[in-house]
Amino acid sequence: MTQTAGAGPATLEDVAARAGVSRATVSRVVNGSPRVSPEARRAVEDAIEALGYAPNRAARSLAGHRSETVALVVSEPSVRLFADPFFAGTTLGVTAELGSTRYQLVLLMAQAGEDRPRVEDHLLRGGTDGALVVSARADDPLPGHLAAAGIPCVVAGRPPAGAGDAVGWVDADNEGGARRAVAHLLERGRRVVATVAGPSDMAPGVDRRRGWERALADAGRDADPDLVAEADFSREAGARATRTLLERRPDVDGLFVASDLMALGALDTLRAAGRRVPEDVALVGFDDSELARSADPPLTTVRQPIELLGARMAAMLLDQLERGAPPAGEVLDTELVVRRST
Amino acid sequence: MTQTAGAGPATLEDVAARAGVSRATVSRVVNGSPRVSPEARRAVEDAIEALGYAPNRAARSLAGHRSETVALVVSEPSVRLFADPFFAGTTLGVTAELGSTRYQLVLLMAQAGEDRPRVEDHLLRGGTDGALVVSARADDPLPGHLAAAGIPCVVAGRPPAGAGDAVGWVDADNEGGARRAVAHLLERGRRVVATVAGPSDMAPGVDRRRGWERALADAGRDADPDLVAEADFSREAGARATRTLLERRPDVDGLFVASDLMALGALDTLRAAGRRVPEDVALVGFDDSELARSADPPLTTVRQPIELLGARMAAMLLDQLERGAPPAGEVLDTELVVRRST
DNA sequence: TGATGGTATGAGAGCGCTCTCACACCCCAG
DNA sequence: CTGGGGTGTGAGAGCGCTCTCATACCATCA
Repeated sequence: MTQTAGAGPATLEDVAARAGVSRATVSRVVNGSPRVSPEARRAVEDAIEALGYAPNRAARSLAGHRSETVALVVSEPSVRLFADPFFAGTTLGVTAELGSTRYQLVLLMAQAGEDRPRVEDHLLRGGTDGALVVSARADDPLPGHLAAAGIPCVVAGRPPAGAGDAVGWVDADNEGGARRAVAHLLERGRRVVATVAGPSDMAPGVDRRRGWERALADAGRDADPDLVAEADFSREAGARATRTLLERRPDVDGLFVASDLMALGALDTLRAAGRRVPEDVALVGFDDSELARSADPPLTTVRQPIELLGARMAAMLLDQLERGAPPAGEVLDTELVVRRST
Repeated sequence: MTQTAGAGPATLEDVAARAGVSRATVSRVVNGSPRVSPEARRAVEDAIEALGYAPNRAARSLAGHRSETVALVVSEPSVRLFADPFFAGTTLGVTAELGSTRYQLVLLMAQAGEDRPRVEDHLLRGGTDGALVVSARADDPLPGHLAAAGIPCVVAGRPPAGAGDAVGWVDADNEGGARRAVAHLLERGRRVVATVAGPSDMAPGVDRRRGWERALADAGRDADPDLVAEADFSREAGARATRTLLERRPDVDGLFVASDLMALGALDTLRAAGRRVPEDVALVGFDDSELARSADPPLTTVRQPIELLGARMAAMLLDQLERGAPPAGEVLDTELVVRRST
């Protein structure tokens, strides 16, 4: 009379006993195997319902050699430096997508870099079935290692160089967004459109700069190197870069800045230089962060679909995990949000 | 010759074979039981080292009836509305604290409220050993339910009313911070110090308002109800509330606003009304968000130790989990950050 | 009619660990 | 020298599930 156990939550065994079938059959029903007679299925489903049965995760992973767990790997710097809303947004998207599946999301925050080995070790040991990697550094070796070990992996941002096609990726259309932003400035009649670009060793920095170049090319103009100043995504650097640009080209009347925070710095410099925004210089940022909305004047900026990005990453990973789909890449549209700075 | 398995990662069995002891002894060493002879311990440790052994999580939880997993329960509204940096900060603190333990952090985001039952079910089913709850709502029943089910639980913010002493909590000293902020305004010589308070059904709103009252009382002044206007933490509501205050008391020369975002709204209104900040009205916000730093003028505000809060929550939960400590409560100091708005 | 093949089902062997229990052993008191 | 009370150790029984394999059954074909 094993089914009369009563202690603790119901087990497969209990369900089997109540449904009058074997454990194997219950397992088949639970895991959606097609080879079960309608009657047996029915009986099992009723028993599950009646007993409020839910499979035991640990037992399942032990026997099934998988963890039913997906890791969200975030590097601490990327959270701390500038990715707060990015982190929150992607996480929201990821959890929404994963919520209805049997996968659990475990958070692995690699602090300072020295934790990285521990994290990698954990992942490679089979602690998780797949990984979503949100990393500040484009050259992060982790995705490649995971893929090499056969652990499905999807990264946020550009496909990692080393990993070939083994790693899935989802990126926002940084280049396209930048291009549209600059096109917008040109449409507003700006003649000399400069850019405060991000660091050239960061993919978004490079891509956004390329968008600026392409937009100028589209309009039949040269991308004069004098019109580019690099900065490290901080407000101060943005202010400095803008100062450089104004010195080099006092005739600047349009400015595309590769992040909202840097755009705030640009605003500081422009104001200090007595240039009005948007009358003298029209300004576009990037990110559509809270800062853009609350700036004075509110910033025209490029919005990334952050939450969608998280959701797509998760969906792509699930495809690999559940359906054995090959890793894919996806670019998500960005959107120009026009406010008073242009 | 079981030890010659070679396939997959090393198991307890492998270690035992290599060390020439039984599985039980290896288990004892791994779990830090004191009843192991130095020699055996030594042999086991060497074998572990040599084989690169790491315990299998699933097997461990299955046999040990615990999951070695801690849940971070976040309600979606709290992320989406205003807690981006809060979410990122606490998470950072939590992971830092948990990183060196054997506990995994799984993220449970309760979207929209209807997912709540699923989340709760999962937790109550023993999916996790303990929970950290970051919820926007003070009356969230989840912590109480968990505690009632014997699952250790620590919440961010005020101790939940229903749960008695069964739930641990860590809160920032909202009242104290507000009190200091208002005292600061008074020290600056402000005579009529009003407040834009948060909603009275949210603990931080209530506490910060109380801080304002106490500071006035400390200075021997009345907390005239005319000097309070409530708002829902949004910028617009902050602007509106400030307008109300100015109408009621045009002589206001100091303003404590219960959040930075609302303070931005206050700034809008003050500017529109032709009042200079800080000359005519000195302004203090709360949160020390990026917004405060980038406002014009930069906002004096109250900083909460967000990351520490996460770390303390995790530490407290570990205490309960590992050492059976009773749930405790802790209040973390807040810090006044003086900038140009006062 | 018997061979063939497909399909639903159950038996049972693990997955890698924990934990109880029994045992062997040693030290010291009686 | 015997008896008691540790203390280190191993045997072995699970934890709840998956998965392979064998079996029973039925329909089909020659």
